[in-house]
Amino acid sequence: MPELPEVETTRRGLHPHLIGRVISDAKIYSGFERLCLNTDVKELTDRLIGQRIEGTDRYGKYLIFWLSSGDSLIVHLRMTGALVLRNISSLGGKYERARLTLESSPNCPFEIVSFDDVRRFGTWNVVNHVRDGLARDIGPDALASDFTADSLISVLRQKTCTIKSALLDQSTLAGLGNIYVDEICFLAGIDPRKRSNTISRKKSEQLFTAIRDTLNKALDQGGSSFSDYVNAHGMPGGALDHCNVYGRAGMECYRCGQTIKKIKIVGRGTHYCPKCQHR
DNA sequence: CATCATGTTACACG
DNA sequence: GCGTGTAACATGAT
Repeated sequence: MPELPEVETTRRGLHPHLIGRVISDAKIYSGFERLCLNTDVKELTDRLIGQRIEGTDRYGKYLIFWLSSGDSLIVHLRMTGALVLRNISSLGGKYERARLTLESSPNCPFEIVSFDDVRRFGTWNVVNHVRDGLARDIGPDALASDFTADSLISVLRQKTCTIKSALLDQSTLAGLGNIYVDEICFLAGIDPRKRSNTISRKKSEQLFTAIRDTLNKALDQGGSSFSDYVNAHGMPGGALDHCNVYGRAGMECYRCGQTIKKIKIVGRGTHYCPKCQHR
């Protein structure tokens, strides 16, 4: 479930505790080697151990850790992954798949970064160039300054698929997932089945504003608390308590009172208000 | 027991 | 090439 706000919330929680720390050990537990995208686990751990973490970053739903060697560790949480800070003495959770151990620091109570992942879809990758660790055709980050209303308009014009599908596609823009796409379409007043290339300039501008507003608001609330999501301190977020349509099928629209509907688009559960959102 | 679920990729088909 | 549907990945919740 982690979408851009959850990934960014994780990054912000980790950042102050990781900066300048040296990785003394890295482990991927037996049976979970698949999370490692490097050619083998030993190569990945060898490239992590002994490195200082110089910075953190995020691109779409990818977390990026800059290492003193010049390499970067790139983590994708996929459906149920979480990076959680722990004390050296605390026991790993039931779903811990990997961990980093950090050299102890007088100012920081955490020596462990656990990678917990119930469904085991998450990935780790150590690469020399960040681009090599991202999907090849990834679009601009949804909150970055190079993503503008104009760039959204031009990319939406080129697609004939539904707007729901276009916004979920990480090559259109990076960071949105199923929950926030439904919320964004509601805010912009657009039926999620509407064809991307039939959206007017004015509506696209509203869509752009809705994307920024939805993501920033979710960030203010510490990400959504759907399913297993927890931040770097193991705490859930609260953004789902404020959804207009997601998870509200059969309930009244807060704006107009109509019953929120749930349909399937490109195989994904899609929630919308038939009165507030137009084709 | 059957169905559904946040993300992503691969593949078949029209 | 494009869009869509489906399966797959692994697991828990209902």
